[in-house]
Amino acid sequence: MVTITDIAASLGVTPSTVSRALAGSSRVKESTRLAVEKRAAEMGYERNVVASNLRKGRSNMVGIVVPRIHREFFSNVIGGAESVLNQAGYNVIICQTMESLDAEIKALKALRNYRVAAVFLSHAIECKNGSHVREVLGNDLPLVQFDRVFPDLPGAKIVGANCEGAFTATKHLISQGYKRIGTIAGFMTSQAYVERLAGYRLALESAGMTFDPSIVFEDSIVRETGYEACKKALEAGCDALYSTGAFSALGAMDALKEKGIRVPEDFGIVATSNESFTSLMSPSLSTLGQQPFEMGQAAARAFLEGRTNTEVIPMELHIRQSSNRNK
Amino acid sequence: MVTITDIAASLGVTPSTVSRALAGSSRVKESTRLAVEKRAAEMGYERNVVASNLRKGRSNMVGIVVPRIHREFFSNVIGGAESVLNQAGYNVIICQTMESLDAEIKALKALRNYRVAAVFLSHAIECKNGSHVREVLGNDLPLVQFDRVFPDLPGAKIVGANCEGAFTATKHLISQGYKRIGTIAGFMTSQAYVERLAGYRLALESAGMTFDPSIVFEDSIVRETGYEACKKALEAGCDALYSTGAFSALGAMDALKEKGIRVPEDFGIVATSNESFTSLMSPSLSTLGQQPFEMGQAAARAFLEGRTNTEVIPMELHIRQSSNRNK
DNA sequence: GGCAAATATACAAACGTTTGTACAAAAATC
DNA sequence: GATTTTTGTACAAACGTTTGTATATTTGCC
Repeated sequence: MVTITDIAASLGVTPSTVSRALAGSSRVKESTRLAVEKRAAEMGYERNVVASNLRKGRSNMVGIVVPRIHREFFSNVIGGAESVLNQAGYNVIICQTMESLDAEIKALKALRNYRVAAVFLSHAIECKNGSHVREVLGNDLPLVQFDRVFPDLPGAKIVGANCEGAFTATKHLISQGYKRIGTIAGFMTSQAYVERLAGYRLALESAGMTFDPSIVFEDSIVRETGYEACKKALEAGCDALYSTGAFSALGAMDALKEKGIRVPEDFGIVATSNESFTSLMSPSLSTLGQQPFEMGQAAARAFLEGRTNTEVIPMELHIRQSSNRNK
Repeated sequence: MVTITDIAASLGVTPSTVSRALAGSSRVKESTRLAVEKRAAEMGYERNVVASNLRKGRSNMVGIVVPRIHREFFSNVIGGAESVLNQAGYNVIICQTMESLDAEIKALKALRNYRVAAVFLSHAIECKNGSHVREVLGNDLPLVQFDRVFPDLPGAKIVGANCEGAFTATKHLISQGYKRIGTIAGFMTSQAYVERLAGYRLALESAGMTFDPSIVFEDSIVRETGYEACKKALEAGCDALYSTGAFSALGAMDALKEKGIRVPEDFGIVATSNESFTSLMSPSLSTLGQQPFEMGQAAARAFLEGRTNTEVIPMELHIRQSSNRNK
């Protein structure tokens, strides 16, 4: 492998001059810079980034820590972040925590030891607060949290517009003429689910409808619990559901199909989701989609521009068959 | 940050002794090793991997190059590889090529400059052969290709059992009593699709059925072309299809629904796919699934064990409603 | 106890870059 | 033309490790 010392020797200058020339420093003459660049190209030089990183005490890598890489949501965030970071000359190093706090700490330590330029983080479910992050990362290393964020940690945060999104989704159901709209809610230990429930409530109240806790079905995010929730909703006289999850909505559809209830004629349903299957099933499922790719891009841009504010990424309402009575 | 020099000073030994102690070298006394380890822990020492990598000329990172991170298949491969590599003390650095040859070359160069321990690669569609890889990576850097591989390149290769899988899927349709089985095939420029077609043909012929090119519908991998292919298949008197793609099978389902043809009673269908929606739709779609997570794990193990053979990962036949007449 | 062998540690160079300081040459000022 | 200023390059140290060689210490043996 050819080094700057080789180039320097071949041109009769010093390595420092070559280094500066290649870095575009104003301290080297235009003519020597061109000579260096020419020779470097001829000799097929490429900077040893490891040496460069050691000397600079910082690398051009960004660490991304997620619970599981292969979840549709996270892989899209990573994809979005990578596409922006790559343009800016950064590479991406990935760690998955498998939802374990210990693994998250281990990953953060590894990234710190790699002297990454920044860490993008969506917390493991086991994490109850961000104290471990502060401890490991210190205050110098830029941190961008996304989706699962702790407000007490410094740095940029990228979150979905949960409240606003749920509001829009519920409003949509109201506008379609549904009269008794329940919700399949998630775990109230998670900020995102709390916000969605708030948005749902706000939409009802702003339309003069009463918020009825008896048709709020909490802790339902998988197919089976969605199925159960929907059966209860039917017993309680609901004619629509806003679901905070995609799989729970799928379960709800199972229940509706079983009872022979027509969707969307007799019952409307909107799910919060990024899952691709929602658009493919029949009837296709109306969804309130987070935009993970955009969140990843936003995280990258927040880091590149040195911002530390909280950015809210709007959710997109996809009106499909399951809630569209007009068509 | 505390360095080995700090530890050495605090113990009155030299950095080299500390380094060897922490590396578990037999050249340091048991008692000093313990003392070093104790002090290192006390002082909160963590190895500067950048310096270590520079000195060793090799890092403990593995580069993974894929067309797009957020494709379900690739994100699963990455997830599988990461889970194994992480256990072995490696971290994963990811590059996406967006199917561009130039981006693939750029990514490989970046990884080489990071002095990664190995490169796992699934080629961009633009690549017609592996010559660029050889040029950039040289012969020292271990290469593991997966899914989209070039046989002319050295190193381990992890591929799906395309021929065998298609054989099994087609056999399954035959066993269900379907009499005229067509196939929605992909592009014959891709090795994987060629192999699947071969498997399909083999299954027919081994069952004494004739291979009929007029019911081989090539170049159909999206929903629209799948829809068209299915209509043609129906005109040609088919009562079943083996589809090489999931989305084309979805299109086929559209066509069948439109014509009011019952699945699986009057028509059977099996798709090759890793897409999760296949199990969620109704009727659920029988699939021949590649096992991307396992492929990622296999790639990692091939690297860790220094193997350079070609490993074939079996495909899994998921018999669901779309082809199950017995139930 | 003296010598050789084995063991444990110290020394120093190296990995390839970056960057502060020093110095030389050229240009500008009087 | 001598002095100051600017510009361009050289020198050398540093980043924190690893590792070959040399040296000091201990051990074993007669």
